[in-house]
Amino acid sequence: MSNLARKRPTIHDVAEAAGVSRGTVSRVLNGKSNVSLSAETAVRRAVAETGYVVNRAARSLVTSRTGSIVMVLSEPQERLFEDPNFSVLMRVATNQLADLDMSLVLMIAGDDGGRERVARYLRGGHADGALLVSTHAGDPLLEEIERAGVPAVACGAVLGRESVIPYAAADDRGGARAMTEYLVQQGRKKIGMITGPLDTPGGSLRLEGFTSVLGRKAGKQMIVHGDYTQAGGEAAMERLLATVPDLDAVFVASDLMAAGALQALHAAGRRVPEDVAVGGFDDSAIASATRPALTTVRQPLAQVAEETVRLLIALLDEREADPVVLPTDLVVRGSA
Amino acid sequence: MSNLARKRPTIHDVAEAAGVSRGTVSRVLNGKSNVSLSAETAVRRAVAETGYVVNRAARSLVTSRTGSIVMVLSEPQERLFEDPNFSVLMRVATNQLADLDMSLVLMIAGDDGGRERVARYLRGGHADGALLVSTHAGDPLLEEIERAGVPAVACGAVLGRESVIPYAAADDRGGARAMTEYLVQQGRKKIGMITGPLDTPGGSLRLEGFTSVLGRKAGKQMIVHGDYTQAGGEAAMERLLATVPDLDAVFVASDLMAAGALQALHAAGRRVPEDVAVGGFDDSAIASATRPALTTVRQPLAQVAEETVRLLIALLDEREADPVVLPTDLVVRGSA
DNA sequence: ATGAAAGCGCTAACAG
DNA sequence: CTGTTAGCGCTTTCAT
Repeated sequence: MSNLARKRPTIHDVAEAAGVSRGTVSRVLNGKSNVSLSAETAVRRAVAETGYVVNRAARSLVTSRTGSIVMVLSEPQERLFEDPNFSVLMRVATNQLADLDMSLVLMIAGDDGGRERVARYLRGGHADGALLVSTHAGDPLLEEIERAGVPAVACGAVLGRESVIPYAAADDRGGARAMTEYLVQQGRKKIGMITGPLDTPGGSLRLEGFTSVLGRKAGKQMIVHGDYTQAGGEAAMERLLATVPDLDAVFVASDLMAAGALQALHAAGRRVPEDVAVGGFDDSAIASATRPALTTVRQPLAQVAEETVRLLIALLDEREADPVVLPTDLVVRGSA
Repeated sequence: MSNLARKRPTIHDVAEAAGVSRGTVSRVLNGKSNVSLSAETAVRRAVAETGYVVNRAARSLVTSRTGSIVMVLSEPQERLFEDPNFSVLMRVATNQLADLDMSLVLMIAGDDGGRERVARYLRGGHADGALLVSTHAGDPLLEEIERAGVPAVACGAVLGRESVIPYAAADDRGGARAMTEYLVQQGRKKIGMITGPLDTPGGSLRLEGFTSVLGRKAGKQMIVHGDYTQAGGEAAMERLLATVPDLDAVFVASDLMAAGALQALHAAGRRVPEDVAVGGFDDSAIASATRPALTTVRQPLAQVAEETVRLLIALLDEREADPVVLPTDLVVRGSA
């Protein structure tokens, strides 16, 4: 086993083994058409024999493509954690990119330091593209990305940049509308809402869906804002109960916040769903763990993720990349 | 704004602007000692002026270091999702590595295809090191990693390779012991356990902690095995109840499984904690969302993550990298 | 269809 | 302390 110290084979070794020139090996490796069948088979055999793997650095140096794309997470840590979107996206992205021999570099831009690092990375040309996750409207990073001239797509719309940054997303507005209509159908008369931060699509679009159904019945006092955390949902519910003690339903913009709302309702002695119906959003793991289990809106996460990556790849190939919005499903459980 | 088409500056441009040679610029950039102060300041100014950022590919080509490390996730998708460990580790790792101008590449090795991709990646020399997350004993990937000769560390011990692969981990055995002792102190007499898969440290070590306290009272029929999912926890609890209907406490090796156990107990008409006390492990988000909230064991995740990365960096620098085990905390809530 | 050769931007060894 | 120079492994003209 003296192969420990053996250097990794280069394209030169392959060329020698195959009895052709380095140029020809390169052509085979890159799928160029003008290669004879005999040369191609010889090269392929030589590659297998030598165990050759291309040196990416060398390739990058001449092609000035890095073969990697950055996934930028703009989420404060706590939420990231809970976001089902994220892990699905990650899995789908690594898999799809791997098929193209590209890799996924992860960066977290939750604070200024993080943003600066991402900006430097992008300016340094270290990635061929960027995949934005849960980027808020007006995030300063957006400018940096544009300045760096790196192709970018988003998973979930970036509010205010919908026409600039292609995105794939679940139909937040439609999902919220479906949930609200369902609550109305159940005979609920006084329906409140706990929203997410309004600079995220899940914050503002779900609210839009809600108000579009209820019209002027969705008065200002019926709406409180949360921060997507469980504690935030609990606090928001308490505020809502204080202002509108007689409400009989609440639509909460995320399951995690809904879990918090459930706790607040319980503490206030309200029964769910008898006194107050609770509707969530996401259909995340926690939805089936609460008591009662949450009636919620399921997003087609895997599909959204796939579409997002597809868009980025299209962009890299300079093809069209039009936004994609995918339908949601209402999942009825015990809470409404 | 005609700077759109301007090429990125190279070390050559910087050298010219600073009035020194490329060699000197390189020396400054790499912190070599033998550079005059005047040369250094000139170079630094030139770097700032030109907006120079090093071309990693070129650097890699000559140093044969890639500046990136792979984080390998060997977890089937469902769990990944729920694993609090993971997101903390990711954040800590990206941050710490960024300080060293290194980046984190993510790969998922949940199935054969994924493993093969990781192996190829490593064999290709695309990463300077590997950070293993929740790798199971006997994972075929382990051999590949050794063959590729890539320095690797694990977050959580890799069973059977404790002496080969440095790791940082929470004290699973100690945490389990603490929880078991607590249940005993509460006067519980008939304590069951739902374990995780025994080829993971969380599976076997927590079980060891449990049996080390209970001795022969931890009979075979008191122990059932789960798979870290909520549904698995529920099923395991049902099995346990069928075999040992009179048990008055159960220690569940993860909060998610404990949430499932809670459902099974509820369905069986058992009150928690009056009839049956339930202890979890992890102190993940779900622990405070269940009803009653879970009494559980908190792991110092951030610290574990930091130590893991520190170990990897030590390994890259060819320094000592001894395993680190960090203490856990018992968190008492409503379920026990 | 293929070989030869010119770099891509950088580091490191060498000479001074 | 600093400039010069030889590649690192690959792609891509340019000839042939």
